[in-house]
Amino acid sequence: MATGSIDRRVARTRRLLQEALFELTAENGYAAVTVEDICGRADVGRSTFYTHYPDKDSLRKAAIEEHLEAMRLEGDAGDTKPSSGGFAFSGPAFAHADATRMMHRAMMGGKNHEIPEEIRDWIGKQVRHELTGIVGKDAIGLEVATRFVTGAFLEVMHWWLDADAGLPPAEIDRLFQALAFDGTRRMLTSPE
Amino acid sequence: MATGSIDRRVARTRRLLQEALFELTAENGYAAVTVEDICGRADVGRSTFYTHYPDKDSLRKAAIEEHLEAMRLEGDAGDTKPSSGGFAFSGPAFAHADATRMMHRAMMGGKNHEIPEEIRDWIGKQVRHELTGIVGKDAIGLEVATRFVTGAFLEVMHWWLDADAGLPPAEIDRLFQALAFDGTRRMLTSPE
DNA sequence: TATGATATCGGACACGGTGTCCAGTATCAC
DNA sequence: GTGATACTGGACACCGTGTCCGATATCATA
Repeated sequence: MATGSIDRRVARTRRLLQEALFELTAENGYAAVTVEDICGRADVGRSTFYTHYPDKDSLRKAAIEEHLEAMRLEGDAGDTKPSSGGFAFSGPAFAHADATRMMHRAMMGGKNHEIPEEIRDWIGKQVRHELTGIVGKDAIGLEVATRFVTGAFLEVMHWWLDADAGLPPAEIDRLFQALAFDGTRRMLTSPE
Repeated sequence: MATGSIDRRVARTRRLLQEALFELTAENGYAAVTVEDICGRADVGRSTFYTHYPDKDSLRKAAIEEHLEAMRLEGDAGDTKPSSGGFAFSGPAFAHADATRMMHRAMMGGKNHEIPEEIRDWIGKQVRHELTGIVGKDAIGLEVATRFVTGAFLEVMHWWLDADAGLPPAEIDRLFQALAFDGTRRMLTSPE
């Protein structure tokens, strides 16, 4: 096969570098991580790093894109069921994040909320797609609603991964969807 | 007066440094700004910078805290009217941001969403305070709702400052509050 | 206006991280 | 086995940081 013809050494090195990045980001935050740190943790020569990625940002970007791709394939297998009156993206996202919690904690920016642009854009795209045609034809309204839900989701996800309050993914998703669809006012009457 | 006894030179230097930081952040993003850049733009010796602030982060932190303090004093003058069934913090925040748009664009992290911890915490505090006692006694629910609204607000504010779609502050506040209180579902029936 | 206090300047310094290059060595695919 | 390819480790120039210090400019005050 053509795509699979990746030298074992290359695959191994990239895997080690990505893992090191995730660990160090979760520990100290993305900004504090240096290429030297990454290579040290991965036990990879620094010059080797630069044969694979031009800089730290490229490593993260590549890691995230591979990961989003994997998630997309997962999503294709199971049914995304965009019906049932809820957001389709959030449930799988919470579930997937729960499965590989540490990695996601790093990808969400560690303690410092340094959420990568790729993730924000991806979530935004899902939200916009699911809101389109539902929120009326007002372009401004759609845009504001998209930003609103995207920001809310990322913040809730970040808190959920970080605080580790023992909330199962299904539960946090239920809370998120309730807030997104019915707002905070409803929590006034139905005390849950 | 004791507080006012600040050497003109000191006041001038700090003002120049803060302005330079705002400008450069708005132009290139906070991470890309160097102390050298700041001093160059402010026309201040680099060694002088370090007599005032230990590093770049301290400068931003100081600038933000002064600004939040100014906003707090403003808020004390006018009535915050926490009644009327809406969030009290968002209206003044949008209005204030509109008045000093460039500065706020920088404080919200420029293009890269590098929102300072001080601002996120401050907004979070306002939201938690206003939600307390309204969202039932469930601690988890309160926390999730707080994060939800905080993230949503920051993202909407960021978009509004950046996109410059000509939306007046009162209008963006109305949209935000509608989403926060009644959710997205309601926009289905009432097309606005 | 004179004077002492203090802020600013600018240049030097060591330090740490970046990104590039290359020759030598280890590992791969076939 | 053999040729191709990846990894290593060390050197290099570069840039930004944070510190220090003597010289100069500006301040508050008498």
